[in-house]
Amino acid sequence: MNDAGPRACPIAGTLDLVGERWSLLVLREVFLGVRRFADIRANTGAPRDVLTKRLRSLESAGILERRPYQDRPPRFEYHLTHAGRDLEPVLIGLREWGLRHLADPPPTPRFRHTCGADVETRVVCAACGEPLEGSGLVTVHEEAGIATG
Amino acid sequence: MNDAGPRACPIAGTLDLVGERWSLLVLREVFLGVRRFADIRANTGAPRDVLTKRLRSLESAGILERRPYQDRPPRFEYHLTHAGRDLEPVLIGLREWGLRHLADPPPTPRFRHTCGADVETRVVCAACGEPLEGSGLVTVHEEAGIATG
DNA sequence: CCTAGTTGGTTTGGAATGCGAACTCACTAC
DNA sequence: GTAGTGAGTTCGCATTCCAAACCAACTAGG
Repeated sequence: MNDAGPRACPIAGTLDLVGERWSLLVLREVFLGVRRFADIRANTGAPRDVLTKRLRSLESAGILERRPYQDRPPRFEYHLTHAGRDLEPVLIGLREWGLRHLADPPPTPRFRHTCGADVETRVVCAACGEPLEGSGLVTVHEEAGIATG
Repeated sequence: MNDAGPRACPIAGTLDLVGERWSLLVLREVFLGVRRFADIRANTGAPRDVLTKRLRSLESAGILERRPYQDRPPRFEYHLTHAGRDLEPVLIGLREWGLRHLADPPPTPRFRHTCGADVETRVVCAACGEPLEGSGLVTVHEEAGIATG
């Protein structure tokens, strides 16, 4: 049994929206305050047509908002929506992993606390707030779980 | 000036290793305890040859470890390395975003605390541990920063 | 007016990658 | 002997990627 095909899961759903190449780099730039097409392109290295497509798909996913900043010719800036801002933990998590495990992690860009210190992600219990450091995590499969036990 | 090309950054470096399609879904499965080729394939939907490539590249990135579990024919299981386990906050972050923002978030799989409650990611100040809820975050560009201010 | 530059694209055509289906190889079960 | 499993590899086509060229609508300089 359990031929239900690929596992339906919020991770997969999120990756459908932001998992394509360039998408998270585009979001990194917007997080850093870079809002215009040419600058995003320069800082990510994405080809023009691909960048256009990614910006449109992030916009239609409700992650970016496209705001005009001049009329003739029409020009736009890209801003994070509330949903977009909620992707911050993912970017911080990727950054933190890179700093910890890449051979020669480049130091920029830094996301920092207003007190000047670095930031990091912690996985915590939503109820008691207790941090989970490697242990304490259990994976639970409520329905249609793992194909082979 | 500042024609330094794409921004060097640990986020980009990490995405070079795990940012391709299927990679994070493969890791999700291994996190959930699914270790064999056929099961990972069934639960992710990745094509065979692509899955082979992704498993090899995750192995050579030091994120997965390939352990033989029988000799003839040679068969393998995929396990997380320490570095692989450190990607947990990224997966939890993606899952959490999906649960919060997808139209119809599927409920599986759940990562849970041993106390039974759900888990979530929090972005905190590395020094004082204070959580950053949307505010309190500053982006700092130490060298070769943003192309246009 | 003419030319060059800027911004944000679209178009074009070849290269790379992705994909499902078929096939292989080494077994195991019946 | 036949069927099935597990982990691939090979094949041929389809999609996507990408760099370069082009375009549209302006602005600045002369």
